[in-house]
Amino acid sequence: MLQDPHSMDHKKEKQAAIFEAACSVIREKGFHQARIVDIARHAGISYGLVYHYFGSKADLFDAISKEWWDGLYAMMDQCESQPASIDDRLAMIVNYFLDLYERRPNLVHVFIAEISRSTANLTPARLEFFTRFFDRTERIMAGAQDLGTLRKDVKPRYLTYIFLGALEGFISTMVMGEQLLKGREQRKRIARGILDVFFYGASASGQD
Amino acid sequence: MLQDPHSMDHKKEKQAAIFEAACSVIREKGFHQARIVDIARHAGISYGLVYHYFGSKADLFDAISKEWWDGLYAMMDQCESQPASIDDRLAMIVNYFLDLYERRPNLVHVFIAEISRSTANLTPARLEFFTRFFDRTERIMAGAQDLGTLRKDVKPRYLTYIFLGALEGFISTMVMGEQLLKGREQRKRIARGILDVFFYGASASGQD
Amino acid sequence: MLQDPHSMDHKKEKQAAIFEAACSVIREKGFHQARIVDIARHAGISYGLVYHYFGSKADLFDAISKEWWDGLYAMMDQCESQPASIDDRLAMIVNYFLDLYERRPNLVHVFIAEISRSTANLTPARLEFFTRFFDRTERIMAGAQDLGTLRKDVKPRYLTYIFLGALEGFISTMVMGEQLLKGREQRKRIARGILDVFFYGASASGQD
Amino acid sequence: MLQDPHSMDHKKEKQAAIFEAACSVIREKGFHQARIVDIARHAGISYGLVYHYFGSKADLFDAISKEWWDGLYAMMDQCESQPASIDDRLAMIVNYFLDLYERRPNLVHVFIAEISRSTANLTPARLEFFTRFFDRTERIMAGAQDLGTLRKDVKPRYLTYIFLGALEGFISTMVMGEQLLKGREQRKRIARGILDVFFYGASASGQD
DNA sequence: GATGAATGAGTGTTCATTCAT
DNA sequence: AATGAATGAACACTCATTCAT
Repeated sequence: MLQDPHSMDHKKEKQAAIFEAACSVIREKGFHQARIVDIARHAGISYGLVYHYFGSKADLFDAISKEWWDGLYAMMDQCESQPASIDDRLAMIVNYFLDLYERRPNLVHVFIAEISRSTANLTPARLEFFTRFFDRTERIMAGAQDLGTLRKDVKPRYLTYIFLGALEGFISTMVMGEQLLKGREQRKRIARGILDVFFYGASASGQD
Repeated sequence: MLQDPHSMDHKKEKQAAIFEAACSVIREKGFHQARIVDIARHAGISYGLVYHYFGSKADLFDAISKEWWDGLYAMMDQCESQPASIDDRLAMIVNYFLDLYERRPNLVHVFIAEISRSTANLTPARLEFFTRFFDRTERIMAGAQDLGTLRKDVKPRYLTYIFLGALEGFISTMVMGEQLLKGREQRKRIARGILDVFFYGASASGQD
Repeated sequence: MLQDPHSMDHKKEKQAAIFEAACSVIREKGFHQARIVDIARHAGISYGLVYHYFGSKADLFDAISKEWWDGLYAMMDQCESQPASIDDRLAMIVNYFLDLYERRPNLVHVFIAEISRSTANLTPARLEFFTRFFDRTERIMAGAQDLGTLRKDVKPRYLTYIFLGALEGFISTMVMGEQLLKGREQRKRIARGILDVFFYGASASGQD
Repeated sequence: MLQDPHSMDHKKEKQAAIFEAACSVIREKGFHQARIVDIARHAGISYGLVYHYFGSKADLFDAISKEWWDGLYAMMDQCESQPASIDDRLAMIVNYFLDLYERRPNLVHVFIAEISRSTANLTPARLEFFTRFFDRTERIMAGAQDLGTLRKDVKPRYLTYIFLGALEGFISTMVMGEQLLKGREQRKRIARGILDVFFYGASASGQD
């Protein structure tokens, strides 16, 4: 199957290879410093071929962006589809991020460093992705407030910012410092820490 | 009085004007898209003059970076110098950020979007600024744990990430959405929200 | 046959074309006045292509420099390798210069006007090329002194300076005045003049 | 007298200071690399003042050029005005160059490196200076041929090129290698070498 | 006379993109 | 599909020159 260069698989494989190379190079040098030549070289192909599989540098970036948001929204679909406690729901989000960082650190890195902060090219369309994600998280928070599981004196929007901010802050720091998650154990501890503090606070009284 | 172009004041003013123009343009277009011409035009001068006051585009960026860190470290000095409860200390940090965002949104924006995530050109020297800031915050957290004010079952480093992450997440969202703080009242509510959730948790039990 | 732009030959030809264009433009305007656009235009290509074949303007200049020294040293190798009288050896040097000026006046011009006098950027490495050439010529002179063919009361180093100076002076003047060698006859007369005067002096008694 | 800043002397002194600074900087960096700022700094004044005393960078260069040619022609006047043997006349020229190099190495350096080879901006007017100098030297050579002191089988023009070439070659080498004349003794030996070889040849038979 | 802030033409270089092979 | 030669828009930066003070 893989021998046939005309198969759909072959095309997808090549595309995926370029995709990964792009993530890797963009992670290392940033979007603007990442040259098409670098990406092609990293993928082991000629740079002309990049244009065969992706129309332009911007398209390549859009593909990465899409990959990120598709995955995130798929997780959110699952998160909201079934009845679950607020603890479980937020745990699902936290674990999704940590999981993804273990499996595809380059993708997460690119999101953190390039997508999440690129005010520069932040078209309304791009902003929409963020807004929708925040809205859905807010809905989860609001639902838990309605059920009486979350405190009501802080706006659900604020809870969203705090929760996602704490999570992203954690990821960012790992990304910035290039620290890798060392094993399942550490990941659990981190997830536990974030969720515990978010639910019960950092105050000493919270742990008793 | 200000007519004398040779006076020290005049020089500082011009430099400050270019500085602000740079923040503004970089905020709008991102560092790489920000052309020196744009900055000059925004400051109402010829672009050659930018090079008279700042050696290069990188120098200009370094100046912005320095401005940010100088301010932040000055605040941290104050924060650590006097005896205070953990609540007061963290409130000081939160308020510093929110304050600065009110007074100099462009500077904060540039930090959030360009400095805090520029993994690309993250030299060890630049990383050092972050590390030191995290270290100092961690020390505050650890101190409060020793005093029994903060829970001990979460590493002080993690508490740091969660706290600063939540704070930065909040700021980021404002920055990304170009939302301005609407009045002292809203700022207080936000500060209260972040600190409350961090200390006592988002759980409904925390508010009782 | 030459249609294949990927062949080695094609590449070498293009490079050579740019090389010659560079010599020509540099000859006409001097190194600093020679713009890459000029060179490209002269070679009938876009200026971006110059960077495809040569890394930078400096590289282009280095290539010219290398071409010059390679040729000169190859001649010197031949000059020193076989047993020959001092007359023949120096004749070989003189003829090499005059020959080259006929075949590649631009190259000689660039050497005379740009390389041989660029004290400005005279790195130790560049100086080395001159020193080695002088050293080898000096060795030839010293050898002839040992054999009793050249007078011993003038240091071989001085003889070198005088001989090469006279030769270069001649070439320079042609270069400066843009005079072309008019035929084999004139070239012979010039070579004869330089060698005769060097060996037997300009004094009237020398010709008897 | 020197106290009066309005005196002619003061102006001339300032001009001379700038002139010397220009020679020095141009010698060190070449004409195109020599910035007005460098020259001003070297002269201990502000760069604006350079424009007060010299109209432009080109004017400054012209002044240097004029200084060179004025001196040279003054010497030639003397050389030709009185009856003298060809030996004495050529000795006068040789000594003039060596003398000047001792007294004003920067000026000589600038001539060798910048004026004598600047084909780039070689206007007919500039070329005229060279031509006239060569013509006058040629006339001296021709005169000696008529008197039977110099061999007639080499064109006087060629003798000129050979003689001045040898002389300039010597100077150039000193200039390039930054070798300074070490004392009166060495200068005499060099002058003797150049003249001896020019008159009697380098051949061993010439010295017997 | 003296200063240096201000200007902007000029140019080397990069790199996304196209396209002939 | 695959290659890489070819193109040229875009931009940082330099520096001679002017001129208000």
